[in-house]
Formats: sequence, C-alpha cells, structure tokens
Amino acid sequence: MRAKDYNKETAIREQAIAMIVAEGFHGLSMQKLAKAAEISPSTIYIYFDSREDLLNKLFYYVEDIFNRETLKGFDPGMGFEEGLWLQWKNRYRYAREYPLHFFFSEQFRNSPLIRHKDIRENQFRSAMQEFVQRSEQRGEIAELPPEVFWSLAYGPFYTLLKFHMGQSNMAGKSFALTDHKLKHAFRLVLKALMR
Amino acid sequence: MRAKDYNKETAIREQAIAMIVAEGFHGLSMQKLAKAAEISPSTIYIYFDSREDLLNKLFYYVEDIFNRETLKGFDPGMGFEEGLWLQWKNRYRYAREYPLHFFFSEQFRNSPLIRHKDIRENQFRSAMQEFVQRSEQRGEIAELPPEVFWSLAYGPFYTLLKFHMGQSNMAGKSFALTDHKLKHAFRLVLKALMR
DNA sequence: AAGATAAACGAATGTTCGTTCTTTTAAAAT
DNA sequence: ATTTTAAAAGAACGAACATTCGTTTATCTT
Repeated sequence: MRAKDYNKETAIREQAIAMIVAEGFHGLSMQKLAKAAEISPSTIYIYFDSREDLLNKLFYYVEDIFNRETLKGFDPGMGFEEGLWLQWKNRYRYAREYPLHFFFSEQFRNSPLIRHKDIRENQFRSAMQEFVQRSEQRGEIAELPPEVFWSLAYGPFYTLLKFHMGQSNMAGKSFALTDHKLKHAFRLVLKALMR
Repeated sequence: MRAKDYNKETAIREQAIAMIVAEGFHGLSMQKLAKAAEISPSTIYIYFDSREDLLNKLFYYVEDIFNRETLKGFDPGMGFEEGLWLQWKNRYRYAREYPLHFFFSEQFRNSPLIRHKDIRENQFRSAMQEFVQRSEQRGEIAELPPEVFWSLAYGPFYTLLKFHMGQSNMAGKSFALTDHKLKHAFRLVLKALMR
C-alpha cells in the first residue's frame, strides 16, 4: 500500500497558519489552502476530518510548542525575579522564533469561537501557579488576587510585544523592541510586584 | 418622496455588532443580518455601500463613542495620578456600558485586516500625549520610551478587564472585577511609574 | 512481476456568500 | 387628488464555500 506523505500534513499546517495570519481565519478556505499547499482539496481530508478539525489541531499544535518553549530552563522553585525574567525571555524568544504562531494565537485570544472551554494545559498551568505560590510563601511578593498578579506580571509584557511585532503601531511608527527596553519594562514590573 | 427610516440604520448597526461579537466578524453575513434586522438584504445597501463599507463605518462609530466616553472630565493638564486614574475609570465604565462595543473592538485589535493604517483619532491621541508629556515635565513620572510607558500604564488594566469581561478566563473560573481590585492594580501601576 | 491497498486526484455536489435587478410601496411635493 | 421620488422588497446572479465521489496512481507485500 501507499504510505502517507507526512510532509504534506506539515505543509497543510504551515500554509493554513500563514493564511490565517495573513487574511484572518475567516479567510482560510479549503480550496485556497489546497492550492497553496499544491495538493488537491480532497487530500486535506485524508489528514483532517474537516475544516473545524484542522483548526482545532492547529490550535493544539501551536499551544504545545508554546508550552514547551516557555518552560525551557524553567523550574517552579526558582526565585521570583529570576523565574519571571526567564518567562519574559522565553516568551519573547518564542514570539521571534515563531512569529506566525504568535500572531495566530493572538488572533484567537479575543475570538469568540474556538475552545474557550477546556483546559488541557494542566502541566503548564500548574507549574506557573506553583511558581507564584512559592514566591508568595517566600515573601518575595505580596499576596495578590491571581488575576491582579497576572495583569501586572504579563500585561505590560504582551502589550509591549504587540507593539514590537507590529500588529499594533502607534502613529504609524513601528517600535524596535531592544533587549534594553524589555529589561527596562521588566524592572518597572518588579518594582510594582516585589515587597 | 419617501424619507429614510434612520431607525433602520441603527438597527442594522446594532445587529451587526451583536452578530460579530457572537460569531466572529467572519460570521457577519449580509443575508443573516437582514433577517436579524427584519429587512430585505437589498435595503442594507441603501444605507451602506457594501459589506466593507458597513464594517468601516461600524469601526468609526464605535471608536467615536469610545473617544467621547474616555475623554469625559479629562484634561491634559491634570496631575498624573488623578488623570491616569480617571482614564482607568472612564475606560472601565465604557466597557460596562458598551460591552458589545468593547468586545467588538477587542476582536479587531489583533485582526490583520481592517485599517491598521490611518490615524484619525488625532484629537484623542494628542490629548493623551500631552498629558503624559506634561507629567514628565512636572517630574511626576520618569521619562520612558512611549511604548514602555503605555505597556505599563494600560497593559495591566486591559489584561484585568479582559479577565473580568469573560473573554478570557482562568481555569474556568470567572473573576468579578470589584472596584477594590481595580484600585489595587492601579496602585501597583503607580508604584512602578512614579518617581 | 502481480496484486492489493490506500494515498491522491479533479470534477461535481448542494449551499451560502455579497451584491444587483426589477418591481412595489409609501410619503413628500405639486 | 395626482404626480414624483426614493425607500423597501424579494427574487435572482455568479462566485466561492466545505465536502464527497469515483477514478487513477504510487508503493508496499507477496
């Protein structure tokens, strides 16, 4: 029998992500996707059950890479300053290594549809929670309502990152996000959070 | 001659916004919109040139209300703490008074398409810029690269707001954003920004 | 080399899309 | 009261949509 060509599956995935980033995910048409991946429309359905299945799998695929990249070198037992800075650096590196993935995720973050339901990122979430909890117990940071903590710890980071990645821009100017600026913002966040 | 029924125009607008918030803006179909507004599809084209024209006008419409609401009681000459807090309060009130508008805007903020080009919010922008500039000159806050300032001043606010509005949620729990929590976050932001 | 099997194809399905055409209707102007 | 005008309607357009069907093709097993 003829074997599956898994290069085709990745080709489909990559092209789909690129297409969604370029035209919005409403602009993902199966027929255009087939054309971009240089295959027949029906071939897509060998690898994915449906358009919806494809979208879901894209989502999980992107999320898995994000989780893996973000946890690199991370240990929930780290000191707060070191740990949070590593998170910033990891997420920054991720956004630069996988810019299409980053835009893809941002597009869905405020979108009504796709799976705002399940939380299968248990390992990831619990690592993050443990890290914060331990930092609190050590007395490095004040005990805050979790959403207040998160807004402070990552809100500025993502706002800054989105400026940089040029999805938003202020008055037409695009901003180069230097490591220096990132560190600058980080120090201010620390100033807000640390006892 | 027969007069235009401008109730119809607003009906179209309201239904369109509701539809976009509910199903994503790819889900705005002219025929479904017509059905929802209880008019004929062709009637929409009396008030709007095309689907794209409708989307653009929706965008400007929402933006105008946002600008107006956000500038209420605001004066660029205000002290930094008072002025920024007023901005937070105004934006919070806006999001609660016009939740559909808020979701609508959030949906477009990370979307590739619509008008990431023009800046017609000149009056609004310049008021904000002047406010920050004066605060710096008065020595209330450190001079920061503008995007670093903005990430700190509003990043936490919007992150918090989105938690509250339930577009995102952490581990299935939804968070009630009390005035107390808002103020709490604000104090931390101040701690980061003020000299 | 022959047969089996599933990958891959391209055409075709029925549906929905945005938009336009033609006709009817209501209200303002005479 | 009649004429005029544009609003409003609803059917109809071709194009694009997600998906499926029947056939062909490539590769593995024997």
